[in-house]
Amino acid sequence: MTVHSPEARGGRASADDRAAKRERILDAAERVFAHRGFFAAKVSDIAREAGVADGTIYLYFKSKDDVLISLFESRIVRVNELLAAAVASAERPRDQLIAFVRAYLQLIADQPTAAEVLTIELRQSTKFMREYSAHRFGELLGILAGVIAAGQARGELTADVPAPVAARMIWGILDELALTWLLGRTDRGKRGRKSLPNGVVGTDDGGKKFDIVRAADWVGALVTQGLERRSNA
Amino acid sequence: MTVHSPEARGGRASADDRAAKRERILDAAERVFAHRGFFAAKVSDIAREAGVADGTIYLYFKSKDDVLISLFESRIVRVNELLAAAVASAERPRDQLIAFVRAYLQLIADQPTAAEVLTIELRQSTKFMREYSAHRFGELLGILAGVIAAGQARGELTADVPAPVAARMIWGILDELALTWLLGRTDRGKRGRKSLPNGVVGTDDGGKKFDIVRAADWVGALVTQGLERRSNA
Amino acid sequence: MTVHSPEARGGRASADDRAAKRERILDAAERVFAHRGFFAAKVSDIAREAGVADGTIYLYFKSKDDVLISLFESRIVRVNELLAAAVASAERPRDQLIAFVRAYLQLIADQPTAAEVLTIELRQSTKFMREYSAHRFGELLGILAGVIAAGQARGELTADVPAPVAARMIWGILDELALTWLLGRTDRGKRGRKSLPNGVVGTDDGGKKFDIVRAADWVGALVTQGLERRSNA
Amino acid sequence: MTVHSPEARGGRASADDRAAKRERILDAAERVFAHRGFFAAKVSDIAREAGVADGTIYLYFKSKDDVLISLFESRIVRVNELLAAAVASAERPRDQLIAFVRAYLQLIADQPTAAEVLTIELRQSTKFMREYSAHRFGELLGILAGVIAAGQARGELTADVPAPVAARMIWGILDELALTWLLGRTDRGKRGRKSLPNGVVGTDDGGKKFDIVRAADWVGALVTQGLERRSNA
DNA sequence: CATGAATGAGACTTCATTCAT
DNA sequence: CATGAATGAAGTCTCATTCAT
Repeated sequence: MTVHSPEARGGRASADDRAAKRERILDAAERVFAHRGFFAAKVSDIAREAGVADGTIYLYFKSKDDVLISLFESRIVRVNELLAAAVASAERPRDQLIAFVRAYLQLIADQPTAAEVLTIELRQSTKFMREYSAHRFGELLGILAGVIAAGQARGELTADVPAPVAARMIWGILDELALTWLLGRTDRGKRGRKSLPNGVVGTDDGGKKFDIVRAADWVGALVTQGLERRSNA
Repeated sequence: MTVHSPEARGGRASADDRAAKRERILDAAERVFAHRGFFAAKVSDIAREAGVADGTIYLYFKSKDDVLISLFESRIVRVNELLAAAVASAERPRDQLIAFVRAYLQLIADQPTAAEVLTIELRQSTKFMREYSAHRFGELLGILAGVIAAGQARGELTADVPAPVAARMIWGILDELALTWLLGRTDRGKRGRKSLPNGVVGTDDGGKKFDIVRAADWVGALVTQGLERRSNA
Repeated sequence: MTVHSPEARGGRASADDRAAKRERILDAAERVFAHRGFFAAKVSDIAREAGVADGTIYLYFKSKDDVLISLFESRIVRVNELLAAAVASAERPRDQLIAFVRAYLQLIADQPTAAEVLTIELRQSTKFMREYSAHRFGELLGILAGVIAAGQARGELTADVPAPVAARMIWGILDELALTWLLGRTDRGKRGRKSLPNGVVGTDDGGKKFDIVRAADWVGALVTQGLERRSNA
Repeated sequence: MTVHSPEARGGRASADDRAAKRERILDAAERVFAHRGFFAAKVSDIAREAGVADGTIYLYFKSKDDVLISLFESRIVRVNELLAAAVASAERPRDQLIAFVRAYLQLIADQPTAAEVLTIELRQSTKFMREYSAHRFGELLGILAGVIAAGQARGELTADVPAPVAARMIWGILDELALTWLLGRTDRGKRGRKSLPNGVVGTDDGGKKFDIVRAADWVGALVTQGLERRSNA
């Protein structure tokens, strides 16, 4: 029962201890959300997974919703950093675009649990969550739009499509592929669904088992060629 | 109290009456889901909106989830028909692709309430819903993949990208634009959210107020050019 | 389990049935509050005592607080009617005063359970409750003040004390006697208190076992003589 | 962080230090109870107000209830002393009675915060509290009863009413006036009540804004005249 | 002695679903 | 078929109290 963890140094837990435990709860929440889905996940599930008491969750987060949002913020920051780094690794907008796409899909493949929460579960917390995430996906979209705008300025990419909209389109592609791929994985946990209204088994069309990393090339080709400036245009 | 529905005519309600009442409930559900969100929508809300008793819902649907799914099926059929017709209206795959895109985005603009349910609310019903919808969006994706495959067979479109994946990508673009546009509309009903953990107001990046119909041209250009077969490739 | 009560006539319970069940819940609440105290009383206790499901309580009352308040209103109405009738039964203010006192203390003796809730438990629901009850005891105090004012107008009672304040004083006497007497009764239910901080057993001073009905004479004497107008004053 | 309490002087805290800290906690509790109400007051509120850690409270008191009871005992002692002194300041029972009344109401006016806790909040701690307080108000009632008994023995006051009961009645008057006056004050802290079931605003009848000190004369008159022995009786 | 992070029991309330009429 | 009152399981959050340092 009793765990002599670092923070048990008495009534004077350091800021580090506090941050560490907060992170432990977020990690636990990530696993639980990915495994059971946001709505099926009970606060006590998260607490058990994190090895703390139910009430402890509320010492670090205001509510169950706050856990979700904090998890999102924590993860999106990493994603943004990764993508910014990918973009910075290339010079020409065209290459940056490809680097962006590649980095994102690679991330999905590398961290499917985190990706699942980001791509699927987070969006279930009512529309508000969507609005909130719209806000926070903004940085990611901003990076993308910046690359495109630069390409347009250089005359490499067509200026027919507004950069923010083009960024949205690319993001839509990546998000959909991520979603499809994640849903197609077979090792996802059972949700303990009570009953499926019909005999639905969630079969998917042909795209189910594709290689998400290889798909980066397809996306890169579609996007760069699709946005390429036609000299004769 | 007052009864003015068909079944009050005395004898057995006809199959038509039954179908009509079912449709009435679905219409009510569409409005309630769009207005309050799926999780905030109570069965009794739908019943009131439809002008029937709570229990009556269960004479036509197995559960609240079933209402959502049935609503989805009802609407997606129309969408599929519309898109199939659009595709049929053109000859060449390239034009069919453009017709598809145009038809879908026009639909969003024309029927935002239905679109909102289809694009936003439906996806909140746990991951299961996503899996189910993945299944049912299949027909739509199949139409799209068919067009692309035909284009590839004709040598007009590149065969580098598998048709089903290309279809997914296009769908991702359309879905994201629809989502962005729908969330950017200001006349969506209040959800009576209790409290936003932070001061989040759901601000959005630049793409908020674009013209969804005009965006069809952008999508068409990106997609047709992006998938175009390069003779020198 | 299943009880074929009157209201089981289908989906069309009459207003009478509804009122009857509401009253049944209030009666149950009265017993539970008197027996366990307001804060120790659980909603499920009331439900069990009333023979309904927990959720049923919420079909008739907004909250546990609302049950308490509704109970108060229900009971105070009866009290006010009784006291108004008592006052109406006499002609002269002095006799009305005596009738009032007598009626109230007799009521305490006759309905100790209801009195206990009114005198003791109701006042535990936060200060708000006190403010609320201050409002509703108003009618009772108004009756009393009216009698006194009439006596002052006739020159029978001293005008030195404002009638409303005199009413308050008399009410204080009655309330204190009621409280003392009720607390002195030995057949009150156990509260299942976890632990008494000290070995306190609630011993009381001499007044414990007095006859509350007989006390009416004492109060009547004190009050009438105390408020009597001294001709030589 | 900063430590400036006596016990930080190094060596063992003296008994005085201990008593002083205990008193500091009681003072804090008095303010918190008066400001937020007993049930809304959290142990951590009291700790913060007192400038100690939550756990420290439990080094001085057995429980939250014990804090309340100790606060009561601490304050009632002062009240009893004051009243005893008032009584001692007069010779004749009649004058002692008046002195008692005057002293008590003056106390209410002088120390409304303490009075509020004594008159209002203390009584919210379940019926047990009432039983306990009944016990401890005993001394106060004993003083009063003693005065009355002396008056009866001298033949100045009527012997028709048992002295303990007469004491109760007088106490009821004083308590009710104190309560009314305290509730009528407008500067009492907000309780952050969630919602009032109805639009209740705690309006009060006419007696709200009376002068509590001046009321002493009214009480004195009512009581002395009311208990006066009628020679012709 | 003091600290304050952690604990965990417990209660209110909601709402999808049922079923007697 | 329709009704809608009743059901009751289930989950979030609070907060008094503890105890390792």
